[in-house]
Parts: sequence; C-alpha cells; structure tokens
Amino acid sequence: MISAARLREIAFWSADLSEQEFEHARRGIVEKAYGKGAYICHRGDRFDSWAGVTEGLVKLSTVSRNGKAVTLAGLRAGGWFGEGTVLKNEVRQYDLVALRDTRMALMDRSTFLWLFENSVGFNRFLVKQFNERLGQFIALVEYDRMLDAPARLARNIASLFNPALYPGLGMHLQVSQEEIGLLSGISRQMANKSLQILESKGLLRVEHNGITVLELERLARYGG
DNA sequence: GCATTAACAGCCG
DNA sequence: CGGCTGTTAATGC
Repeated sequence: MISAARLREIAFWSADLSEQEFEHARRGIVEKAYGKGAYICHRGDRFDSWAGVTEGLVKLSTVSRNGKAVTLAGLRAGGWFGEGTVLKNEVRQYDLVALRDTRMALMDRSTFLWLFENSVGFNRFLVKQFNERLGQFIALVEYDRMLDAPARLARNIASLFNPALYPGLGMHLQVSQEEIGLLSGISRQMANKSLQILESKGLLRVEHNGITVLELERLARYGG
C-alpha cells in the first residue's frame, strides 16, 4: 500500500476517482524497483498487475517470427500499461525491460477489476488510454517499412509526449541518445544523427542527456 | 551501400 | 571520475 500523497503524485488518473475509489486504489498498489537492464517480465509470463512507471524508462518489446526484435512502445515516468492483459487474464504478449534504474507501481488484479466494476472516472480514463494506444499501434504498422531512422525516432519521441498518456509533464524529457535509440530500434550513432536532423528542422532541441520538444504536432507527423 | 558495432576524444555534471 | 556526445573506422548483412 502507498500513501495518498504518493498516489496523487504518480497517478494522474487518481484525480478522477471518488474518495472511496481513491482509497481502494491506494490499498491495492505497491512500488517496486528494477535495476538498469532488468526484465520486469518476459513474454509468456504471468504478471497479474496493472502497472505504472513512477521513475525511469521502460521498453515494451517482442520478437517477430523471423527473430527480429520489435519495440512496441516506450514508457516514461507517468505512463500506465497492461490493462488489456489484466482484463483478459492472459499471459504477457511482450517483454518489459527497464532501460535504466526504474521504479514501478503495481496494482493487483482484484483492485483493478474492482475499479473497473465500480468507478466511472476510472473507466473514462481506460477508454481514453485504449484509444491513444490504438492510435499508436496503427502508426506502428506503417512504421516498420515506410519510415527511415529520423522518422521512426520522431514518432517514438512524440509518443513519449502524448498529452493524453502523459498529461501535464511539460515538453522536456531527461533521456540519453542511447536510450532513445533502444526505444526506436536503431543504434546510438543513428539516434545521434537523427536527433541532429530533427533539431535542424526546429522540431526539438537536443540537450545534454535530454531533449525538449518544440513542435509536437510536426514531430508526430514527420516523414509521414 | 547502408546500418551496426567498435573505438576514442571531448564535454558535462 | 563516470556517463554522454559527436565522429570516424572497421565490420556485417
């Protein structure tokens, strides 16, 4: 169980809960730390929690039939995921990797289901979340073949700044070029070049161990 | 050829 | 000093 203040801090959706719902959520959540490079879960594992990243950076990836690693999504602090798997009571369809030292908030399945059954606010949040993710995965379809490295990088970064998934977090993100490369499925060197290209177009600003997005809309559409 | 890995100097915190 | 960045050279598909 975590404190009320902590829940407010790590879960933007908690603002939409009633007092009773909030209390229920609080009692069903624990926080856990993962070291850099650690697997939070493997594909095929049972991982019966709905999860939020409270600190760090997480990669959701899987391996295609021909053995190629594919990143499905990157998640930064503030992001929540796994609602589909928990609702369906399935094993995970992908690997979860901590790209740096990371902390996760884990909500147990029964608490999640209780909120799903009882909270209108929580369901509004879930629908919005499903909607945004659907958009992300539709973009993934064209992503693989049709886009070059800078465009893939641009879309990956844009998804980390999705205002529905990460409300109120601002336009700056502390992230290394290597981490962005890992999320985008390209090398650090390519990430470096791609970032410079995007910066030259005025879409973002490259900083030491970080980026600031200047034109989110254009970034999300870059190359498409 | 193009992207990836390797290697390294310079810079930043 | 340790980690990140920007570049070049070698290597691989």
